[in-house]
Amino acid sequence: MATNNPVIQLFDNPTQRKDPVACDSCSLYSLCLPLGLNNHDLQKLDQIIDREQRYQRNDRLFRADTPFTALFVVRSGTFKTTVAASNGREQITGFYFPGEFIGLDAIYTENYQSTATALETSTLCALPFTRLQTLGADIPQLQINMLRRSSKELASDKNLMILLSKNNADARLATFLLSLSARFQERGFSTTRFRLSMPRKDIANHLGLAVETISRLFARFQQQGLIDVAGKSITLVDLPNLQARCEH
Amino acid sequence: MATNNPVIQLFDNPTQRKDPVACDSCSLYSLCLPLGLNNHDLQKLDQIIDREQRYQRNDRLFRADTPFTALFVVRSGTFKTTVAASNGREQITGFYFPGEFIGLDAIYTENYQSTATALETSTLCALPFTRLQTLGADIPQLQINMLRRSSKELASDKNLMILLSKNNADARLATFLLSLSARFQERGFSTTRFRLSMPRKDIANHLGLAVETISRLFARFQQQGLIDVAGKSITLVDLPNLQARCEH
DNA sequence: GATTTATGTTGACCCAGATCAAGGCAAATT
DNA sequence: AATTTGCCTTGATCTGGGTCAACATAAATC
Repeated sequence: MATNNPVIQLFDNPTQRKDPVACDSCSLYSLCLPLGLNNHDLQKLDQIIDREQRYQRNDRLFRADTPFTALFVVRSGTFKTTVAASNGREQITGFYFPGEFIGLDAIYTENYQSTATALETSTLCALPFTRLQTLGADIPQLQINMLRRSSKELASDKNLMILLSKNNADARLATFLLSLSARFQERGFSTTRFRLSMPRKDIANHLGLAVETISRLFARFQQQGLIDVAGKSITLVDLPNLQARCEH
Repeated sequence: MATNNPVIQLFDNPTQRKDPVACDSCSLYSLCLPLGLNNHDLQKLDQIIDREQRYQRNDRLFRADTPFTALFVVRSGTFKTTVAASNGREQITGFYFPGEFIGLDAIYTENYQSTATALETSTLCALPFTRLQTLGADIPQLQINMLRRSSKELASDKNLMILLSKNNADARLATFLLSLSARFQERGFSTTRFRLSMPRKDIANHLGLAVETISRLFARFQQQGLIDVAGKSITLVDLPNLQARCEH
C-alpha cells in the first residue's frame, strides 16, 4: 500500500489567518491580473479589490443564473464550478486553484453560468466587474490581461472537450493527474506529490466516469507502479508512463 | 422517406460573387464586433479589416501551432476547427457560421490552438490582432466586445462539455440540431428547415460518436416523427419532443 | 453515361465502463 | 469508545454504442 509520509502542504493553513497582502507583495502576482501594470495603475486596481472573501468547505461563492457582479481570483484553497445538466444531474466544469479566475464565462450573459463551491477552507479576491470595466477604459493592459485569461480558459476547455469525447477512462484520469501536476508546478509546488482536495466522486463527475471506475483506476495505476495513492495524498511515481497513458 | 423540396439557401451563393460591404451596411453588424461603436471608431475599425478572405471546401484558414496573427469572422459559409488529439485522431472543437469568431482561444498562447478548415465555399473578414489591440487601447468598447465574445464561446464550450460527458447519443444529436436551429434563428433564417453543411462523419466526430451511430439516429428520429432528413437537407418536425430528447 | 471515389446506411457482434449490491474505513459527533 | 455519516473499494452483471463488414447511393472525374 501507499506510504503515509507527510505531504507537502499546498495551501495556506486555514487556522493561521493572516492579513491579505496587496497585489505587489502577493505571491500570485505573476499569475494574476496585475501583470505588466505600472505602479500607478496597479494602485488603482488595488483599491477596487475586495480581499476579505473567505469560504468554508461546501460554501457557495455564487449560484448559476444569478446576476454577474464580480470576477474572483482564488488566493488559497480550491473551488469547483458545477452546472446543472438538463436531466437534473450536475457536471463539474472546472476546479480552480490559487491564481485562477472564476466567473469569466458570465461576462457575456451577465449571469453566472455555473455554481461555484469551496472544496475546503479557501480565500479569494473579488473584482467588482463594473468598476473593473471603468478602470479598463483607462488601462488597456488590464483589458488585455482579462482577454488573455479568458482565452487561456477557452484553450484548456477545448482540451477537456477532447478528453471527454475521444479518450478512454485510463487516459482521462492520467490526463487529469498530469494537469494538476502542471498547475501545481506553475505555483511553485511539487509536481509529483500533492493532495487531492476533491473527493473521488468529484473527480469522477468531472471526467464523465463513475466513482467506481475512478476507484478501480487508482487501484490499477498503483498496482502498475504509476502512482502511489493513500486517501487524498498522491505521488506520481512514473511520469513518463503516466504521460503515455494520456493517449487513447 | 423525406421529401425533396428545395431548402432555404442559407448562405451567399458562391457563384454570385459580390463586393464585400463595409461594417455599417453588413447584415451581420448586430452579431459582430462593431456593435455599440460610434461612427468615428467604426471607421477606424473598418480600415484595418481585410474583407478579401475567400476559401473553398477543405481549404485551411490556419493550422494549429502556427503564430496567431488575426481573428476571423465568418461572412458566409461554414468553417470547422479541429485539434489533433494525442492519439493521432482529430476532434472537431467547433463549427462556425456567419457572424461567429474564429481564433479567440489563440490570444493567450499566441499560437493558433486548432486548425480551421472551410466546409464549403466561404468568405470571412480578417482582423489583424496587433492592430486590433492598438485600436483597442483607444476604444474601450472594442475590448469589451472582444471579451464578451470570448466569454460567450466559453459559456457554449462548457455546455458542450456537459453534453459530451453526461449525455447519451440521443441527447447529443438532439442538442446539436437544436443548437444549429438557434444559431440560424439569430441570423434570421428558418429554425426548422436548413442544410447540414457538414458531412455525417464531422457531426459524429464533434459529438464523440461513431458515424454509424449518427446514421442510425437520423433514421430513428425520422421514424419517430422528430425530423425529416434527406441527405444534407433537414426539417425539424417536432421541436418540443426534440427538446425533450436533449435530456439524459 | 461509365467509372472512380467519397459518403451514407444497415446488420451482427462485442466490450469498456455503467449500474447494482455489499461491505470497509475514516472523520466527525456524542 | 461507540455511533453516525460520508467516502471509498471491490465484485457481479448488464448494456449502449463502438467496431467490423458489406452494401447503397451520391458526387466527382473521365
